[in-house]
Amino acid sequence: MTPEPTIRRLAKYLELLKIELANGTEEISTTKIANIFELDPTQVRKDIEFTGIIGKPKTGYNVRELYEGIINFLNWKEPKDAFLAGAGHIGSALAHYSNLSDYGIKIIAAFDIDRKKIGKKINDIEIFSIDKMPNLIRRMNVKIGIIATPPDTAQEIANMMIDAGIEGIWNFTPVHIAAPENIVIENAQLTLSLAVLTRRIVEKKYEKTSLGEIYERDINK
Amino acid sequence: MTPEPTIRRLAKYLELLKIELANGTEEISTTKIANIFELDPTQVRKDIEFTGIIGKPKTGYNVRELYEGIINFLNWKEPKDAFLAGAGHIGSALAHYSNLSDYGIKIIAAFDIDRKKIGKKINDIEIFSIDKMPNLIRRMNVKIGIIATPPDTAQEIANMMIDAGIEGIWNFTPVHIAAPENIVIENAQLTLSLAVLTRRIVEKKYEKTSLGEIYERDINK
DNA sequence: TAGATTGTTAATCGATTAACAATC
DNA sequence: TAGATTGTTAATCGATTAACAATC
Repeated sequence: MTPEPTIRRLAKYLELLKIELANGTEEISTTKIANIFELDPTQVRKDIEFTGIIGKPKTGYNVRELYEGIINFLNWKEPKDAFLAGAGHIGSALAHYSNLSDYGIKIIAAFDIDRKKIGKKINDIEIFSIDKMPNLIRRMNVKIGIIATPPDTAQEIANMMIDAGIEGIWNFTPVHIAAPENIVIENAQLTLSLAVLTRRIVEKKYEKTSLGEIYERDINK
Repeated sequence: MTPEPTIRRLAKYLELLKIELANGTEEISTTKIANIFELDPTQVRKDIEFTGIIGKPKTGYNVRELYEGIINFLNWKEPKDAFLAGAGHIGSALAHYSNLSDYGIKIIAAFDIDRKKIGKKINDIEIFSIDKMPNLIRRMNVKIGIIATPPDTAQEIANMMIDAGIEGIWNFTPVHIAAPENIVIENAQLTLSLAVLTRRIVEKKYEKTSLGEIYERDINK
């Protein structure tokens, strides 16, 4: 299994490769990639090794080849159909991102319990009653589910999805989703990201404070 | 510096503690927390150790004490003012989440270049011209910036924020933000999360396939 | 008391980084 | 050729997990 940090970094490299591809750059070295993302070149090489793409000493990697190698590795070549449960604020923001199809998925329908929303469309994606989801998952052979519902219904929705044959769930709710181990649960929990941000900010301050204190102590001698 | 996985897990525990607090539970053990999140109890104890909260052998931790300990640790007690750059789909979804103040930040103003948006409000948050952002950051002593603009302007916006005195940036664009090391950059890049989801799904399939092949080989003997 | 749980040290595991020969 | 870069093995680092005495 590829380390998660490697998968994330590869997706980052892809953004750069898109730009380089548009610029017509033909070759790129791990030294260059590493400089841009403030990483170790060896790490970039290790990451690329997972994709199976090989480079040429002295010149580096062919930009197009590497780009396609990562796209294939992430399985982003053919976007997979996905169902969105919950057409609230985050749900509709996701529905508006038509370019998710450049990132491996395509939302083809949304589901909600709110009668006022059912029947409406967001960015051409129709909103159905949540009751219809399980049958539609089966009939349309959908393998990816997105949960952007209120937290208290999240586990129930996940169970419905799993029973109907979903293989992977992208979870935007702050709750832990329990699932059998053959199901992939990927959490996009913004509050966890906020936790890292706010904690790191205080840590930076402590750092400064401690240095300050040492300095103070020194000048008081 | 606290390991990032620890910070994220602590934020997860908090969700459980909220529920337990509402239920009136007084004590909670690491065994219970670990079971719910499918973790090792020792890991949970190690995580809690960072907050400085201590438990009692046999009974565990006081729920309220642990809850408040984590809130303090994450610096979520007093939500910090934040500015939002970019009032597009994700930007407005964020602006609608009034409960971000339970997660350490409070969006007090939004900024955009689109003249049609300027002057309007999202969930009572006024949208100003982006030109006004630097001065307002200084005057209002804002320390947290959120970037939800198109990718090509992200670095520029980040520079404006940093020059004006922002300490931490929550980045929703898919680009890498370069910043001095005293600035905290936290990426909430949804596409990276998608990369993990889609890759893990193919890996699960490989797993099955390999097992299948071994099985096939065995029965063919 | 017996048993569950904490707090903490030691062992293990996995990811990152260093070193360096091979190559163009 | 000299120098930059790859590919790969070894060393290091940091996080997780195991072990276990102390405690209520």
